[in-house]
Amino acid sequence: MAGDVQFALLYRRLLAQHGAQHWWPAASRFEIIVGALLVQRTTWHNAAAAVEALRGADLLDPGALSVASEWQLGRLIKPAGFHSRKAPRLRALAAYIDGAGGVEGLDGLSTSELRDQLIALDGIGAETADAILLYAFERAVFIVDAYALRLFDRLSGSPASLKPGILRSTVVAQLPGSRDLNEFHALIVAHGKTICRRIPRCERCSVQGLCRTAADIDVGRHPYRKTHA
DNA sequence: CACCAGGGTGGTT
DNA sequence: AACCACCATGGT
Repeated sequence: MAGDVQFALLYRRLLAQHGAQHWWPAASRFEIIVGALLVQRTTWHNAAAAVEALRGADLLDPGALSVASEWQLGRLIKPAGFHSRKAPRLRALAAYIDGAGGVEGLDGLSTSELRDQLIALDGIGAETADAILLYAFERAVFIVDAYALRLFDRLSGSPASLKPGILRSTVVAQLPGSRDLNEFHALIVAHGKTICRRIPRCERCSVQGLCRTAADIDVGRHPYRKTHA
């Protein structure tokens, strides 16, 4: 079972260790959605630059964005990378929202309905859909990303139980509020940046008071020690 | 030059 | 439902 990790406790430790992250930095719900697509496989720094470029062109609006040329979009969002793919996907996403009468037009949908509709769009998978649900619609969902899987894997004694489907339900059951889930995911990302992806166990992979610490770390066995000297 | 970033898709088990 | 290989770019 995934009960190996107590998510509510982990959440409190991460909060104490890193402080509130105040996600999602954006001026509107639509901007959050746009950012969620643009940040795929990129740093927030680069995605934010693309969002600002769109703002400068007055395109942070479903209607305007849905009729912008693919060429213009590609040029504007270039800093976010993968622009040849993201441009048409971004426009289709804007068209979907515009067709619903704006972001508010989707508020009436149930979380699972909205999730299905988002995932049906090209370029939006489970992660981006959940990010949109959580940060633009304040729905109580847990985002299973690489950071979460890696962190949980290192905290849990039985990695085999850490499956996406199980986690999505288990974490929400232990931490039901969208407010906390918002902060939890942001903290996991923040913590993820401080740990290392290749060394199975290093001191920074730990969470204060909740995990294996320096005592059972055998850095010498690991072939890579790039991130930590 | 290598590696990474707030993944997605399509095809398999 | 989970896993896999492959894909696509800018930054450091």
